[in-house]
Amino acid sequence: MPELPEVETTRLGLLPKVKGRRIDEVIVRNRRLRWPIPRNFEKMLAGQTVGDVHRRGKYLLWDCGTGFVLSHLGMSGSLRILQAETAALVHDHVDIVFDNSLVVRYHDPRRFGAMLWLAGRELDHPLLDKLGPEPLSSDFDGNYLHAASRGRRTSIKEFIMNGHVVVGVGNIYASEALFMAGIDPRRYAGTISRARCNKLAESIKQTLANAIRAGGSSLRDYVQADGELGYFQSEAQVYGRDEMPCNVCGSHVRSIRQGQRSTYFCATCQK
DNA sequence: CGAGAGTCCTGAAGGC
DNA sequence: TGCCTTCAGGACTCTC
Repeated sequence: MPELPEVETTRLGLLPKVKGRRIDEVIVRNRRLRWPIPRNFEKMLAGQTVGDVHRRGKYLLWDCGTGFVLSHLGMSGSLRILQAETAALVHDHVDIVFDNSLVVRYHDPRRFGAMLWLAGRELDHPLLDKLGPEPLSSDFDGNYLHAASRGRRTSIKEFIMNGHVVVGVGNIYASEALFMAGIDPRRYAGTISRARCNKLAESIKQTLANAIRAGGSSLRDYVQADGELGYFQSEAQVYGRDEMPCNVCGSHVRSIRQGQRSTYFCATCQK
């Protein structure tokens, strides 16, 4: 499942291939994603030249001058760079064909992802309006987390996964960051002290930055983004390790459900 | 507004 | 071997 590090790695892989390139053709094979791909999508993109590719949370925003392509990988999506003549396979829903005979191919078996056209220069789309700060920016720190969580009775784990609080913290990294910070995922967000909010904010930054670094070095100039990289799983301290010994204290890692999501934690190390 | 549940979807895994 | 059921998950959307 693509998390923020995979999305950032995808962005870094795409950028040198598409920046400054003209879009010759767009092929849509299935419009039924998270939201339907708009009817005018192909027409709006054809002939556009891609400038920068930005990331906001897990959204990628392709600057095309007169508008932006907004893409999201959902939980099973990938964007790959291929030679234009490469045959499409099942679940290859969109091709963006460039003037250098490369194609950016969007593949998404579960179709939880998105591909939209945002007309104009203003990124004032409702999907982007209410998003919280970027976790790796200076806008996100312990003071922010502390202030934002006062009075909130949701669990700290669900709280940091809420995109209106902070973007890009997915299920894996939420469990890992809480383990690193030594915080029980079931605690009410509003009861976490300022000192522990500082620790948690730093842990979130560190887990995400580590994963981006690992992804970037293992991928180089090739975009592989369907979340099957395994570079993070191999380093996971608690995620997916139900009943296995905690790497720190040896007691069994536990698995629980929070908000219809699985959470992994060590009840000895996390209080 | 906050909290919790529902929703989209396919493929993998488990039960019989 | 094969069919059926369950589950996984991002994040928007609905209900209370």
